[in-house]
Amino acid sequence: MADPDARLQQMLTKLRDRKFRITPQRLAVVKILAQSKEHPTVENIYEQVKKDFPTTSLATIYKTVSLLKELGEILELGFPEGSNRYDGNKPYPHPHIICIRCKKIIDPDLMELQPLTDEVTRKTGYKIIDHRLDFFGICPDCQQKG
Amino acid sequence: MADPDARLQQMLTKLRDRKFRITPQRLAVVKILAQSKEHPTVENIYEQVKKDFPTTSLATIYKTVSLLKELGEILELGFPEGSNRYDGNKPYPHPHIICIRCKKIIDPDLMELQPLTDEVTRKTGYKIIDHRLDFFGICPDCQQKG
DNA sequence: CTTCATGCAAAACATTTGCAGCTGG
DNA sequence: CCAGCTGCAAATGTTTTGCATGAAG
Repeated sequence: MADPDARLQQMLTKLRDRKFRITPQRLAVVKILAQSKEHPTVENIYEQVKKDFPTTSLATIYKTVSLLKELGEILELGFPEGSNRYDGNKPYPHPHIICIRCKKIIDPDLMELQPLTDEVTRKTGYKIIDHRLDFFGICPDCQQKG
Repeated sequence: MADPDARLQQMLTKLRDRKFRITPQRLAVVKILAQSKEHPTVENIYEQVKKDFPTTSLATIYKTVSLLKELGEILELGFPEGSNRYDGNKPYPHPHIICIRCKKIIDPDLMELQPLTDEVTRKTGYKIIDHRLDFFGICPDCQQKG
């Protein structure tokens, strides 16, 4: 799980199975999303892809990211201010810790949330299909910098 | 807690203490945020306020909402697509359940998240100061409508 | 070959900002 | 009064869309 190369292959297989073309631009975006743990923005991905394909347009990155999101191959994290961030490494719901200073996002290993999900279902009658848990705080690095 | 009139008074007191003026427009916005459980958007608030003050501008609503957010009197819920939603009724972190069909948001009563927060602090060294927990699903009403 | 993807530019939104004039305390 | 609001309009930042050209399979 979360083996970068395995993820890459999974994502490519999904694209091929659904008859989407593997273009050089798509391959570049998929690689970045499968391998990075930085939870990049679309802009971040764009800058990376441009190194190899300078004529790539931002719209193409958006389109590819949307496609992967629809295929369930990446997780989208939206925030009130600033742009969305994406995780192709672990495309299933999992908690995040976000540093409010440097905006770094990491994935902590936490106890299961299943009991809480069950509790929600029992108490509300909602059919729960997804969740999101974020902690906001200050990372050790930023604590040291005062 | 979550008594609408008490919340309204708390919010007005905070504004007065910090020497902000209570204008008719602000009062209207604060009333809506203190009393509604619908987690309204800025646009929702704007429509409501215009009923009483037709010349109100959207910018004023945005400014008032930002001010209340800075004062810690409302909770801001951002989403990848669509606009932010606000909760003035319970301005402290608490879980939400969001219907992905009708976009209704309710507040379930759940077990405490403190143990999870402690676990995060212990495992990551982050100084946690806030969190957000959302469940996404289909509400009983929408389940019935197929 | 033919269909689908790309790249460009324009559009669509949500939100913020600058500023002249108004008004709450 | 007069500092601080309001309302307008213009600016910003992100994401989406339309369409002609180009390339994957």
